[in-house]
Amino acid sequence: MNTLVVLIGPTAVGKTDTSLAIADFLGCPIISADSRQMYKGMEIGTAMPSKEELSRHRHYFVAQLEPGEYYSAARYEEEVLALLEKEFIHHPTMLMSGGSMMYIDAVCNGIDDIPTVDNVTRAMILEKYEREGLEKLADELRILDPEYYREADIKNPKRVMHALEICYMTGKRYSSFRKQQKKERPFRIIKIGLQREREELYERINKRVEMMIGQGLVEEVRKFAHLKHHNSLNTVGYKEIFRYLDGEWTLPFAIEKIKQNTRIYSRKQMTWYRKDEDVTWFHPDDIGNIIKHIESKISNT
RNA sequence: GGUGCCAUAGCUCAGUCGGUAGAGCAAAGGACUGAAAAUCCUUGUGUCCCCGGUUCGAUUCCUGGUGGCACCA
Repeated sequence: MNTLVVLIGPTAVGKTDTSLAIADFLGCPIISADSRQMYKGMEIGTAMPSKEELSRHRHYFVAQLEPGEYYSAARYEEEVLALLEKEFIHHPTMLMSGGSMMYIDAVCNGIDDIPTVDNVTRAMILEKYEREGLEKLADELRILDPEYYREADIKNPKRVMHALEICYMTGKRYSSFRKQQKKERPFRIIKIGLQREREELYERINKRVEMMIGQGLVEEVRKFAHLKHHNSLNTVGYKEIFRYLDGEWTLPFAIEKIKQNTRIYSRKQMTWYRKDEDVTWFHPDDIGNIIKHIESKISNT
């Protein structure tokens, strides 16, 4: 049976090193699951693997998209599944590594078939939101899709807007698309989680941010100034430097905010992973046992 | 040395006309189905600086002390 090894863990925990070691052992390419490393030109701020690291094994989904290009978890699911089908012919065990929880979830459990919202509808609902406010939109959602309204996060503009977008665009209730059923995959999934003591992780985060600044993060961000309203640039490390470049924050303050927001991000990742009972947890230094664990799972067909 | 002001949550500060206290930030927990490094929700017990006094009762008023700030010498 083919196997997908999924390596997860909070930002800065040490996924890149571990993924290379596992790929060395398996002799397979690496599928990156990082929604920001997919974009070109964001090497420093996203802590993308170095050229040397990238050349050790083939990496998919790294530096592929033009800055600001649209992408989604659903598209990721589709593309990864197609890729796996091809790769499994030569590599019966593949490796996926990354920190974008939703992308990983889409590949492991699937995502419902909901139409992609066109630009016209998106702009229309956004304009409506800005003009009428969230409460009006929520009221409207209650009428158009009472079922979803009941369970929806009504205070979250993105959720309310998206549900309305689908209602408007398709003429059907948003909830009619939401099956929320786990999809079966034709391959085995082994989830490996990397974990460190919180203090240790925070220290690594702080150090890594200082390193990014030393590597020229400010210059990297400056190149994207004209794209800063795109979601892909609404990213920790970039949004704070934009405020520095706009004269709103001093550089030292922006750097502190990057550290802080990265810490918050790492906690959100851990919150997401905590409820996933399929994950086996290791310290990144424990690479020997990680390999052993994978080995025993693979041989145990 | 003298005078004045201040001392309350990790930080910045409110407040209690005497009945043991609350905001912002920080921090922590949670949600998550086509923008997810996004977006959203929840959570505030702390010797109210210390000793004593007045009082049924003091974080609040009073004496003294300690620390900080300002001004005067």
